[in-house]
Amino acid sequence: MNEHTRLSWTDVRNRIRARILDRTYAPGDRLPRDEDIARDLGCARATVHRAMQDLAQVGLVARRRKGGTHVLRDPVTRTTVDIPVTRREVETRGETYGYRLVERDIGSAPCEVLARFGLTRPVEMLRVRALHLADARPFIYEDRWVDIRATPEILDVDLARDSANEWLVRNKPYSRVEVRFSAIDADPETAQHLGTATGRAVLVIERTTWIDTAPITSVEAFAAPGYKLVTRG
Amino acid sequence: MNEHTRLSWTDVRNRIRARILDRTYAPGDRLPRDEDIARDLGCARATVHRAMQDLAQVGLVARRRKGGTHVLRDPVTRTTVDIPVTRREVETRGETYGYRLVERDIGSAPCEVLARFGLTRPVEMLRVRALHLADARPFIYEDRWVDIRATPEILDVDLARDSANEWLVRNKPYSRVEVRFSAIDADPETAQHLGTATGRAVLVIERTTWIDTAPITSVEAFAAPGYKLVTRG
DNA sequence: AAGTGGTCTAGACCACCTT
DNA sequence: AGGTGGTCTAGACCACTTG
Repeated sequence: MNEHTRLSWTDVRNRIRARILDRTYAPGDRLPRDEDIARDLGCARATVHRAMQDLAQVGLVARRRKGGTHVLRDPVTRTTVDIPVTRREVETRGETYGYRLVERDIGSAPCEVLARFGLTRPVEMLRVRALHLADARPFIYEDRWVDIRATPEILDVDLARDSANEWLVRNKPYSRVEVRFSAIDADPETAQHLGTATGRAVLVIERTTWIDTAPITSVEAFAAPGYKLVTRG
Repeated sequence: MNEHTRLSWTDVRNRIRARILDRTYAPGDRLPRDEDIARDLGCARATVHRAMQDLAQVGLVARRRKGGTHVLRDPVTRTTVDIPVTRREVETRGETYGYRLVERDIGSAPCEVLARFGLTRPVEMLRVRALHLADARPFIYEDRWVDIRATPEILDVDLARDSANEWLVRNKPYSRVEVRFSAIDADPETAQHLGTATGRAVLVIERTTWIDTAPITSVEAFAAPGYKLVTRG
């Protein structure tokens, strides 16, 4: 290697990763201190820090103050998922987006929904069920609860025209989100909306969001059979 | 605010995020240059950079050189998923892990598998089907293909004792992974292994990994009914 | 108590991309 | 061609956590 070329943090990351892959640093091992690695490679400590940040993010190493940096014994497969606004997802596929409000009413959220928010006392919420279409075919059916205390404005939105999905995403950025993936056998109602048979496998994407600790909304999105969710490269 | 307290990058991030939430910076808007924000807040540009890095990571803003920083018009729900080694996942639940090899053989990978790897020519691979148990009940059934060219050592592993899942994770860290989630109706074989009925909804987690561009392995993990995958907080 | 990673600053230069 | 974010450096101090 050329002594005179400056190392970028990706160079440093690649070198360290290579040493992990070839077992120079084996699972469970403690890596040298950032400062020592920096001296060895001839770069600034901050550069090593940036590289390590990436390796930690990816789940290859864990870092603790005073404890040092360790190669994880049981690496996890860590990946990032982007869930776009449904309209955008449909349009990206080159299909025509459609939307239909199924039902809108206000009522006390069932305890299963309260549990998602971490609430213990009953709360009145807006419930919206709606169908998203791709080329006039059912694409995603959503069952959503909105906490009116934090988002009273949504009561004035014409949800027959604009989907709550879109309105919320545009008007209520969250600061925390929790997502769950599961598969269920379609109940008769869901099956009907999705234009499929009762009992068919449906992918469920459950999303709950907060601003700080204030609940905003919780949705179950039921995807039509054949739907796949792909992670970002 | 106290002029004398130093701002941390999380402080800066929170302030900028607050301005996005309250529409000071509305969707589509261009934010001031990092340098200007830094001057306004009285901190170093690097601190603003660190804050922006976080906001971009979360999918609230997009940054381009010369283009500046923009509030995204269609924010995406971006989240991180950790998929642990199955044994660990079971143990974390406080249950007893069990493992059973179902079948192991070598053959030409079907084009569906080749497609996942981005391969066009047929390749001989090791195919391993195995069952992971939690408290002696079926937990995850996996159907895996391993590219022997990059991982010939696996041919010497006693897969009746040690799961390929575990061996690979420990011995073949990858540098790239792609994950897909979907739901299928259990075919008779899968249903049998999972101890459920044919046609029941099953969550499928498909993972394909590479070292650089060399294919390592591709698995379909079929989760027993009731399984949920949760994102990291 | 002390070691290690985390952060902040100030300044410089670079690379990318829009105009 | 020039503006903006991205990165690197060197040094200092801080905060967490372990021995």
